[in-house]
Amino acid sequence: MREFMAITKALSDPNRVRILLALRRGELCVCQITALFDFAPSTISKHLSILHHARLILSRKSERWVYYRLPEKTAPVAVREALDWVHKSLAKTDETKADANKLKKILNTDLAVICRRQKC
Amino acid sequence: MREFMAITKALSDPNRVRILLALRRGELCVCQITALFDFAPSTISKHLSILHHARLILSRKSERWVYYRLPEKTAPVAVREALDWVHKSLAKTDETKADANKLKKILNTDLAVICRRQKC
DNA sequence: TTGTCATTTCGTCGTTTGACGAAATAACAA
DNA sequence: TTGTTATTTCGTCAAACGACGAAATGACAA
Repeated sequence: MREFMAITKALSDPNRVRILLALRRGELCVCQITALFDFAPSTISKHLSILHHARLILSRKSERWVYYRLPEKTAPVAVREALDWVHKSLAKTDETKADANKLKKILNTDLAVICRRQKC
Repeated sequence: MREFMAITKALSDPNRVRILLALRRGELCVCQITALFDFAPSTISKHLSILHHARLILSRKSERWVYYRLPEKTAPVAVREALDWVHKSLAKTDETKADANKLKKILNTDLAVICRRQKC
């Protein structure tokens, strides 16, 4: 029950759900996720930590950046089903598409440039 | 997105999740649900209204009681999948079994007696 | 080592949430 | 009608949440 509630609480904030949807196409560094939202880096970091604590995302560190991604098939069943449910329910919404478009532009920009742009 | 968030917010409280699990075996009146928890009737009523607003439960009025139940197959896909996910994830936990046992005793008692017992 | 920079942690602040009891409502019983 | 009773609504309060900026951390670059 505790693990399940960690998932539902993580999903109860729309910005965290948007992060999960943004990660569908592949891993992103914190800089890129921050660029996608109009929030302070510390706010994004907190959201990522809540998602991570619920095991809805995994992280790895490389060079000077931290990358987050959706878990593989090794993830607990409850996690995989939660992610499937999120994607199935929201993949086609306008908001998700808008984020995907904005993300495309971000991915076309050099990482270092994106980070410096937001003074993080 | 708004509808989806109504569901995730409804699921983000453990007592509301317990209510959904308790309804698996069939409809229950507010009195019976209140008897299952150690909360004031007004608290349970609020929880039920949140679940109802998210369309996770349906209600009907009969005689002097209001009954709540899980929705049929007519429910939106997002709702059905959310309920499936909840049940699959938690049906076998100790907490759910304990609630089911307590519920069995409640169902063996006359409705009028249960209600008067809690001064609702 | 020292400085730079991406990220996280911490403390604060305003808002939301979940609990309660009291009062309102709505339906049945007398 | 009047009273009773099941449920909901409302106002209040403490705790949790989501935002922020400032400071801490940790890794690379000079």
